[in-house]
Amino acid sequence: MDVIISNASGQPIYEQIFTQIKNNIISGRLKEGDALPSIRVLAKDLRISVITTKRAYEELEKAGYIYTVAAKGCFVAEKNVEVIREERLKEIEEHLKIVSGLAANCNLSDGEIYEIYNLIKKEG
Amino acid sequence: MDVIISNASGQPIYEQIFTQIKNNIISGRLKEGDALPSIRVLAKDLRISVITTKRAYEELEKAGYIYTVAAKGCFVAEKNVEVIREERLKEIEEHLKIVSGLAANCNLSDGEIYEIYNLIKKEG
DNA sequence: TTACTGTATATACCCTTTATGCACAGTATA
DNA sequence: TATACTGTGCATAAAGGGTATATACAGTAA
Repeated sequence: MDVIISNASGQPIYEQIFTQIKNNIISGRLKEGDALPSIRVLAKDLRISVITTKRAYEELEKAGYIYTVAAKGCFVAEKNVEVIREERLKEIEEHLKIVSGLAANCNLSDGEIYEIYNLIKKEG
Repeated sequence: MDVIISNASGQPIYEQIFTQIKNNIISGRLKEGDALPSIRVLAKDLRISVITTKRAYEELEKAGYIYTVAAKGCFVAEKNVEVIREERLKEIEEHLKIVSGLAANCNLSDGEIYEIYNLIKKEG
């Protein structure tokens, strides 16, 4: 479990930690129940404050990726693929809701929306 | 052309002015070539700084709703329905781009996206 | 007791957003 | 030309949010 901090990236440190650990969990390199490095050890390794690593762990806990036991440590939570998939589905729904509203405002038919979507898929 | 400022709204003053004038233009209450109140007069009416009204007008100009002639005044620009429609199309594209990315990440087929979209339209 | 866990508080810095005053320059009209 | 109106540019200030910090505290385990 290596975390690498880049000062040049412009991304906040706590966010870099968050993303990298999250990816380790999603990819399966970190499995349910695995202990994360303690916030102190990680902070020392990265030469940053304990509070910054704590913040990253807090965000991970909020997002449901890990759970924390005071005075014991932080561990990878049960977070199966389905849950992640559901989250992304929700995101998709949010965006499609907005699209639906805009389309109504523009008098765009469903067919036209599908067309635009297909164009985008081909481009990107 | 009344503009009403609410301090309680939490919305910035310049944005309130921007939105209200924009709506007047879109709805047709203000027509192409119509003169807007001068930034000074408006500022005096609303008891705010000239700079704040100027900012609102700047945003309106950026968005293409008005044009400015130094030392003469600000006027409603030619802004037909097509242009507004194009702007909304761009917004739609942005959202669909994100959806496309998320869908790929989820192994969702186009058909499934269409289904979700239809569901949303029926609900909302 | 020692050495490790996470926690809470108070603080500091920086950047962005919002809002401002004032001096300046162009235009129109009497 | 004098007057009164337009918009402009500059320098600045107050407020809020985001990021990061040190330090003292409290629980667990061997």
